[in-house]
Amino acid sequence: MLNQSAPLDRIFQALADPARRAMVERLARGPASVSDLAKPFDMTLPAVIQHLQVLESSGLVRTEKTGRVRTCRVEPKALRSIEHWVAGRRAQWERRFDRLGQYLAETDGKK
Amino acid sequence: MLNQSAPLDRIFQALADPARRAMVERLARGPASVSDLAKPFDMTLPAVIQHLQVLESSGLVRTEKTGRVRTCRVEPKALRSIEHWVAGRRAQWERRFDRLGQYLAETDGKK
DNA sequence: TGATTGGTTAAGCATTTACTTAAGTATCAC
DNA sequence: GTGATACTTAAGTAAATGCTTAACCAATCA
Repeated sequence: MLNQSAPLDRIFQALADPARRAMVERLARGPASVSDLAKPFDMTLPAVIQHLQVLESSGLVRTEKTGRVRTCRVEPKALRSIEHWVAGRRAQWERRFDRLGQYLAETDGKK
Repeated sequence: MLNQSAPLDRIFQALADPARRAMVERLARGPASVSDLAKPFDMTLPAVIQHLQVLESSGLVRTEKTGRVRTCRVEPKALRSIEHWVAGRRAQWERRFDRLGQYLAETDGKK
């Protein structure tokens, strides 16, 4: 299995910021232009664009420019990859409890 | 709905680092001591402890000291909270496609 | 008791992050 | 063309991150 860690780094990092999470939440409801996306924030446009670049380079958001307006939309693949990671940890954790239960049942039987 | 964002900040931030994710992966297989946890890393103990503090203050890991050894274990609640957030975004995104499909079906019917 | 083991604290440092302001560059509307 | 709109780039900065080394404490062990 290849080192899948760098992309996950970027995705988790991207979602660690509340402004960026809010942008993803907004985009999950449908595409938006940059200034559209910027409206709810008390932040200059360049700051918003920088957040957008983080989101884009993490793969969470895809953008496309037509004329002078850039349209942004979520890319669900990236979301799925972290969902997958988390589910994997939960599975490990649960498997452990199965083994533990089994072990306890066995030692109990031997008592 | 209260501002649930700060805890999520910490959890995503904690998982954004590959070393910390590796620690969570290790702990998902079962509890470990600090030096146990440190072994696979090319990093000094203080660095490991700092990562551990990030994990603990995010709620992803719980630790407990007995004698001179501190035992660390994952806290699945925190994992569940980000699973929940991601699932929520996916749901929004899917709902949008339902609406879109419905809209297209309607306008198609009117054509 | 005195060394060793397991962990902790403090301080310092190079990077990275999350902004800002100021100055662009392309459309588009007239 | 002129001006407004929609974004972009560059440069600077304060604070946060991810380390390090050095010194330290507190349980075990010989």
